[in-house]
Amino acid sequence: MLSDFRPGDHDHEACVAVALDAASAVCRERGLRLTPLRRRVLELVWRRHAPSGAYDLLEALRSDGRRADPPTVYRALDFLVGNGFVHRLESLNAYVGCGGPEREHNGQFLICDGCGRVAELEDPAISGIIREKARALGFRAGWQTVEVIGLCGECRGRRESPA
Amino acid sequence: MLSDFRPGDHDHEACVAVALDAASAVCRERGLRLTPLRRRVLELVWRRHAPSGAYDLLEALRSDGRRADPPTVYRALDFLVGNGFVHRLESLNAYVGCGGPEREHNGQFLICDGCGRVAELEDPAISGIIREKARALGFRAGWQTVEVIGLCGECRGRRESPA
DNA sequence: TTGTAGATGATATAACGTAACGTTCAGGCC
DNA sequence: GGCCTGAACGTTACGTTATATCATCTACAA
Repeated sequence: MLSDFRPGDHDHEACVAVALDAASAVCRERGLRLTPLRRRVLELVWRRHAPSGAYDLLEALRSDGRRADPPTVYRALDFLVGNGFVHRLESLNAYVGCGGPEREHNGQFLICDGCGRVAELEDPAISGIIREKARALGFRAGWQTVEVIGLCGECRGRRESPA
Repeated sequence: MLSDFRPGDHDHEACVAVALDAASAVCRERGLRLTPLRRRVLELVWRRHAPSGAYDLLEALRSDGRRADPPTVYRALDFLVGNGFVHRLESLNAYVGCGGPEREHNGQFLICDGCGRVAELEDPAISGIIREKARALGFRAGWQTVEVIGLCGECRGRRESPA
């Protein structure tokens, strides 16, 4: 699993810092430019384990004092998504940080309906069976979108035994 | 497979008629009201095997001479999607007819990047492994979104051996 | 016949996303 | 240093997708 449902009390500063460092390293390796704007958007996305909408990020940029309009944030997101630092969740029109930007992947996402948090899987058994079933129908699979809505363990506990 | 990539020359009138009859039957059984508006939207969706956007449908309703505004079409779509007559494709913000409305299901979609057509699978091996992998992480899966972008056999042929 | 719940009409606006053009800035090259 | 070039960013305007809200209509039942 690339990214878990983190307990509410984990060291989130560290968590964000690790992600930013990883992105820096990958950009250095690949000759990509992690500009201050892109870095800031990546940081904003990581500050929540729940998905952020583009316009939430836009507002956050404006709170920084920076002038920002939609293309600003969408361009940064294009870069981040295109290079694997951030994933777009199609069913939410929202964005989450990617837990393993160092390699190409086509993840699967578990989206908790209770708390909004997201976990990211990269399970070859899932992507493999989808690819194979498609191939059996003559279809060559390119990109897979796999998003599951449900309840994480924590929220399930809360619902089944409310205080 | 619930719905194939139909050859361009299949009897599409029949295809639409079957879908409408099936929907009528299901509504009768379940006490749902397939009003003229809902029936018309369902028909419009079925007239293309490729996904229709809500605003395409809106225009089509207006061409009927009927007054129509966004809520009109979205309400009809809510009914049709909610009762399984139509599926929403999250990655396209668009809608396709469902090939098997008589039973509840959580399909998988193959979306051809070449021709725009969509095939619908209902493969228990796919949904099963996703549910199980999620469960292993303490996550109870509710709804699955599985959409695959790629090339159907026909389009693949066209690309690999162009005239 | 009239109450009522569901469906639709109608208006307005929110939320998400992009086209197109100009300006700035970093890095390579002379 | 000065200049060129391409990528990044600023700025304006607009396109697309979706929903909130309140009014009206209609089918059906009491």
